[in-house]
Amino acid sequence: MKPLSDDIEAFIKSLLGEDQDQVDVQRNELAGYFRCAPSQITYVLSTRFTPDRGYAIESRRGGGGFVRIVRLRKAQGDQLFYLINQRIGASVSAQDAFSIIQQLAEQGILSDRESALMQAATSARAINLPLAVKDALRASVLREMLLQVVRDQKEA
Amino acid sequence: MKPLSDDIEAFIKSLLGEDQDQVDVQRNELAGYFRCAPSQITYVLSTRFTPDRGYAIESRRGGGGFVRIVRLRKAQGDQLFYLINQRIGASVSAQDAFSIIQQLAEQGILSDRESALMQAATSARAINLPLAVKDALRASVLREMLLQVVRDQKEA
DNA sequence: AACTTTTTGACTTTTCCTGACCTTTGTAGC
DNA sequence: GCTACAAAGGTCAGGAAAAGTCAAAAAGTT
Repeated sequence: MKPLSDDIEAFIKSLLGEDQDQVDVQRNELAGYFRCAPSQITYVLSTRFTPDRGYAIESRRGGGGFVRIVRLRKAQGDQLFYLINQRIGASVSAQDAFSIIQQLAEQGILSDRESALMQAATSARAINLPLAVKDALRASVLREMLLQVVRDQKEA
Repeated sequence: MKPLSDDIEAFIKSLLGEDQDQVDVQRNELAGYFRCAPSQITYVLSTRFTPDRGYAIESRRGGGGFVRIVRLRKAQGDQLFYLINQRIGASVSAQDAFSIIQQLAEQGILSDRESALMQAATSARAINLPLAVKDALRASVLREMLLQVVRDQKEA
């Protein structure tokens, strides 16, 4: 017996057709449709729609809330994908972040202003935390920004 | 289902055209138009037309009363200075960061891409830390990025 | 048996919306 | 000038509508 999560995954993917790179769903509605706990939808999203599988998730709570699943176009973001999923692992030093950003700027993927902003956000000054966690947090911040770059490229 | 508040927000913004930096509305009339409780208008004003987002509200009660929505256009240097030194203190919530960044984008100080990057860097997803420290770290990250914007403006 | 993946449910947080009650202002009648 | 009433807007607590978190139980796999 195949797990329900596979069905849910397939269903969501079917909502993302050819042209559609983005879809909004309601967690409770989806859970109702599949007769499962709402948190299982969260589980599916967090295990199957991850950046390394080429997806990003955004959401809003409260009345009129939603979960948005965005398919990232791999073709345009090949290098970015590598950076997001391999190069930036669980942890990145300030120096590594610096060179990653610089490289993207040199390639024209980031403007000068954009790269300067990202340097600022990932600098040692900005992320002043205990050694044990700061490189992990930098990884998280940098990854989210790079995911944003990928999303933006998809639009253009 | 999109929340009504979004419609009301959009409607009010449409009243503020290009040249128009100020508009008066009547709370009850607006509530009648949108078929909602008058207090919802207050809700929209107090969540979407805040100083953080670059707006100010004045009002008068009684006969002939009104609510005036004013779009603030502060001198750019002063504005950033205020944000860095006063507004962003030791701690900033994700929502407040969002508002502040959005305001700067609306004023043309940040491009859409730049503001999206900053949103990503200060989002709850990027800064996933214990409650006790996450708003403090967000303040630090946001401040460093704004300082970078100032540096950039000095150059130009 | 040990391990991994799935599934659930209780609890939390965020956002939206309303209704009951309060305060301020204008005005009509004395 | 008062007083009373009407016509605004303000406040606040609370309910409803969403999504998030986390640990533990259940189900598969090796």
